[in-house]
Amino acid sequence: MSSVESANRTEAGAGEGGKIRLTLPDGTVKEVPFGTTGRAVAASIGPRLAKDALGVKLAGQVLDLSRPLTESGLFEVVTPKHADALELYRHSTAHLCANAVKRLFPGVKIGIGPAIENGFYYDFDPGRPFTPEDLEKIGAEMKKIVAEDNVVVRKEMSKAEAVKIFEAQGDPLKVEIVAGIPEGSLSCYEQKDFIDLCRGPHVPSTGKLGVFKLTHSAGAYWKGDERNPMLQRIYGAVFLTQKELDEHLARLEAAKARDHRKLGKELGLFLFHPWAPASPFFLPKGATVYNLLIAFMRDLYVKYGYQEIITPQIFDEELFRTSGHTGAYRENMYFMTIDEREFGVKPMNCPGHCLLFKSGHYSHRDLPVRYADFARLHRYEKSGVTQGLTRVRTFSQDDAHIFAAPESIGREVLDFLLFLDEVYSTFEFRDVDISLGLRPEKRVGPDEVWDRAETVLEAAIKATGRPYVVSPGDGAFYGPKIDFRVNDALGRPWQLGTIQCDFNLPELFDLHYVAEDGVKHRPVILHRAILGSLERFFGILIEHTGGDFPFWLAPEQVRVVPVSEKFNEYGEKILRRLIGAGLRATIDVRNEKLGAKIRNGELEKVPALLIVGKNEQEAGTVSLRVRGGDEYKDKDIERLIERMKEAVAQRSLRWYQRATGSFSTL
RNA sequence: GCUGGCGUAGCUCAACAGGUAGAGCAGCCGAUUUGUAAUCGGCAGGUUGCGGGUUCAAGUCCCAUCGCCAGCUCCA
Repeated sequence: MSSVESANRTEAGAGEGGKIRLTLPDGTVKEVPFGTTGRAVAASIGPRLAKDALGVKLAGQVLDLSRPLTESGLFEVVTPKHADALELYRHSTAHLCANAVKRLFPGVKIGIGPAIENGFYYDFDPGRPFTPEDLEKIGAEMKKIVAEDNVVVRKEMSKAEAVKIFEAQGDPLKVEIVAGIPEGSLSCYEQKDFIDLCRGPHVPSTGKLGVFKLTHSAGAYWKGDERNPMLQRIYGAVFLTQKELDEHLARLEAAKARDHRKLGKELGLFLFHPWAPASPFFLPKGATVYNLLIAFMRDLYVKYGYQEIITPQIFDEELFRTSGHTGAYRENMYFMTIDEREFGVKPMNCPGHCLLFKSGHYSHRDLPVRYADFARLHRYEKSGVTQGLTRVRTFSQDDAHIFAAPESIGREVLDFLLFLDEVYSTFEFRDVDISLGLRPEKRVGPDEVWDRAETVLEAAIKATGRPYVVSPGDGAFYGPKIDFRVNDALGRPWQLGTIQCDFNLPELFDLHYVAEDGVKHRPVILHRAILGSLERFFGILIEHTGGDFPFWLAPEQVRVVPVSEKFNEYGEKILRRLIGAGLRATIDVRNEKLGAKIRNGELEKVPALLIVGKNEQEAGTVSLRVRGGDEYKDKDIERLIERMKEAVAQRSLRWYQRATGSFSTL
């Protein structure tokens, strides 16, 4: 407890034997004796409330019902409807889980079990992994403990007492945690045959719990460090009502349908082969989207003053020694020996760009120089971390390096943020988490340089007024950065955009420009990407659109569907007109019934189907079926083409009066 | 990399406790000429990821290896 905090408490608490003042949500003030329990206060307000109570919240802090109240402040009873109830349920359910595991597997040691989004996890050292059958048994035992309705008791104790308890029950992991906690602030929670070290708070009895499902178990290193032994983590989902739990499980199920790996296969966008692990092949349709993303960025490069360059793939190791990569990044690189010379495949573009910059002479008037490069990069990633398109071993980025005078970094970062905004809004990426990554342990460059870089970045991001979080240790090895993260369908965050400040590379490559004073100065490099890895961006885009790409990106934009072979010729005529207008169009001349052709077009997520039969041929029109089922009769083909071209030119997400993509924030 | 799970036809899946691999869709051929999410019939398709082993017999059991999936960790 800080000294300020304890001072406040002394003032507000009025001391032993005095009174404290509780301000209820309706504004009334209740005076109760110091040390009255939350349960007693709830009971004095109403028996129903006391019955529903899970805990109380006093002065912003959630407390057990049994805790004596020792300060004045805003007082609320935490009932199931209260915003903090879920957290309480989740954490208490974690204890419930450990209780059940201890009963069923007496030798199992317990680790930690916090509440997390949607539920909880609990780490155990079981000696062997849990099987799905184990999880079922554990779940059943948990239900039994709920039925027993055991009272949950908070026990404050000394470290010595706690160590004694956990040594006695054979829990060395708990003993280890106790050792790290300062004396005087230690508490345990006991429910009948189970006691666990915990700060609390918890629900008053196990009978309050019950809406949960153990979802899966997986290995997890003790304290998240791979040098530590691996424990078994059980994950559980916990909600207020069975309905919400069911909905959550259904949502997870639905999210699987938008998994980019599944859709990529179904829609024929990309594939993988065991001989090129974690390295995607893009099929024609996937390559179309990929190239359109690049074309999009190229357009904006003109607007934002970037120049595209093309640089080598493989360099003498000398380059990576100079850049520091052989030291800090070696384990992620591919090397080869040719002609008794060591070469490395580039994992990043920056070293090559430095060589290019160094080859010229620059005055302050030439800066900033913004070099963009879509070159393919290769990074060795450990086998367990690769995943679909979101984490691969070869990819290209909308990468660029800005060589700028130190005083113009702020301006450049702000321009970048505008650029990024324009791109993300095109895709309607709304839930973007921004984080400022500060110096990691493993890094190059002196601390004074890091100080400067971190200050400049934070100032720029503050100037935009956007919310952001600071992540110490999350910076690149060569400098601090601002990362932009977007979630995939299953809610896992992925970094897309980034801007990284680098004062080190210009030193290492001895880069300079001539300033107004006629003297050589050191430029600063800003590494930046907006889409980030195009592979990853593609994957995220698939998941956000569910495979329904916006019209301008759809690999096949229009499909002509003749009602029968009799109208193939008319269909071909329409097709030629569409292709002539620059649209990606095909025709379905298979010997199939109309219904089957429509079904196919829908399954392949073609945004526009143009049905042509007797009526259309006679009128010289087409019948438009917009993806999703809307049907519009007798469209004038020229007007339709105009509309489509406009949607492409404006890169609009909706091209025909209605949403074609369902953007989920799950 | 670590822990666990999985790997059968192009795709989705089946095959009792080991008994010698089967279906739908897709593909090919034929018939049908179709009006807004699946026309009918036929044919073809697999050294069960790869390599060992146990067994009279292995998709099934064991070992090893590759790949994929979940998580840990790491990162764009």
